[in-house]
Amino acid sequence: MAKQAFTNTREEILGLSVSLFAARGFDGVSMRDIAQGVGVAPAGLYHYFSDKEQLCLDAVGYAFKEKVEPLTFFLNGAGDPWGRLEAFITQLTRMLAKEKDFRRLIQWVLLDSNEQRLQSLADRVFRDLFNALRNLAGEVAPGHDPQPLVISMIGLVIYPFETQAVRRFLPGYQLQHEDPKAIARHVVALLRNGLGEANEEK
Amino acid sequence: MAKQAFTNTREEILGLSVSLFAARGFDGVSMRDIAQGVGVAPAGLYHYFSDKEQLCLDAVGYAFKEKVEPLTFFLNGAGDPWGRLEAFITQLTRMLAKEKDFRRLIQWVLLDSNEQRLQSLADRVFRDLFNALRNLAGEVAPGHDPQPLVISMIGLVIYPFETQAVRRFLPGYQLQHEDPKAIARHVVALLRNGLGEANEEK
DNA sequence: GTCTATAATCCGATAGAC
DNA sequence: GTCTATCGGATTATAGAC
Repeated sequence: MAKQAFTNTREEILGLSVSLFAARGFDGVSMRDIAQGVGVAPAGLYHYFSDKEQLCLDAVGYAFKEKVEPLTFFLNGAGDPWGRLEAFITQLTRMLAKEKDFRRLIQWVLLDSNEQRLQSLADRVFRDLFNALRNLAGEVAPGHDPQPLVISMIGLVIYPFETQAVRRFLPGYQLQHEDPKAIARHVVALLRNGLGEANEEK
Repeated sequence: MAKQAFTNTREEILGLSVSLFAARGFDGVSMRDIAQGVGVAPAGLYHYFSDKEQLCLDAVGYAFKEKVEPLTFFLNGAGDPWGRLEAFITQLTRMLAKEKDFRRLIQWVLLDSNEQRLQSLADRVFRDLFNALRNLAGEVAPGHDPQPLVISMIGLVIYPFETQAVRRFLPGYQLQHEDPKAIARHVVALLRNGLGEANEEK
């Protein structure tokens, strides 16, 4: 979102591509759009990237490395498992609230990819974070199957952001529903106790 | 997915449009694709729909009315709230597992719509179901803010389906993770008790 | 590295016959 | 209602000069 100072043309192209692909998807962005945004001729892009597909993949990898890698720190600690999980969820909601482009880019790429691209993303982009979270899930809830649990955790965190744009138009909406800290608190409380006791009311 | 017998050309166009837009999104499908699929000339589509945008909106409304309206029955009953919620979640997972096109179409339209289209969808397509679920959430958990709770419920149910294609390539994957009954059981158990006790192991 | 120019294709939509 | 024919424009990507 914010304007950045890029060290070179290639990274400037990648940074703008992240914003544009996040906003309008692969087919919604033309090489002309990207070229105009960085102030080069369309043909200039092909000096750095073999084609549009490669530019898109590189943009996703660039964004993921920049935004997600710092979060693995919170997962791999050694302290109390619930404390690490809570810290991770708090940091993840904070990042997703701040990096709207990143969240939309991942959403786009998960929806608009064939099997081959999904396999490549799973192996080269998602795997490490997923494994770290799966190990932590195993510590927090030893009796549960870890894969569905990880999906539930990520879904609980991401879905409020995915639905943000349409929730505004649905009944009962309040501005505080966008607050990342409130979202994190809600998710952690739900994971800890379910709805049994209304223990997060205030 | 399955071949259907349509009563007229208009519904045949809508049915095929649902499949195509679900598979490749708005920009990924051309009017030529749709026309060829139903066996008419491209110009013929404009007899039934003013433009591509209207065809897409009508296809979403058509799919939602067909697939979701039957589910409101389970929400509006009068019996035990938890029982109604469990029945609704079970039916919703069953529908989402069966109607893959429908799930992808909603995902596409939520991601690839401007504010105006989202407002129109919220008012004319999502509102009734959302309200019914919100009322039930209020009964089940009187102490909680109902909007975030509804989002958590839907997210818990939908996210396993949204991530189905990529989960196959991630560690710990098992075929039973696709079983709608298992997903429903997992979600209900999580909502009831959180992860406190490993009470869904078997 | 970056440009101009352009090839080759595809797109949404319309006009008008039948 | 459905067709043929086509307009005007956008698209990815390449060729070749500088």
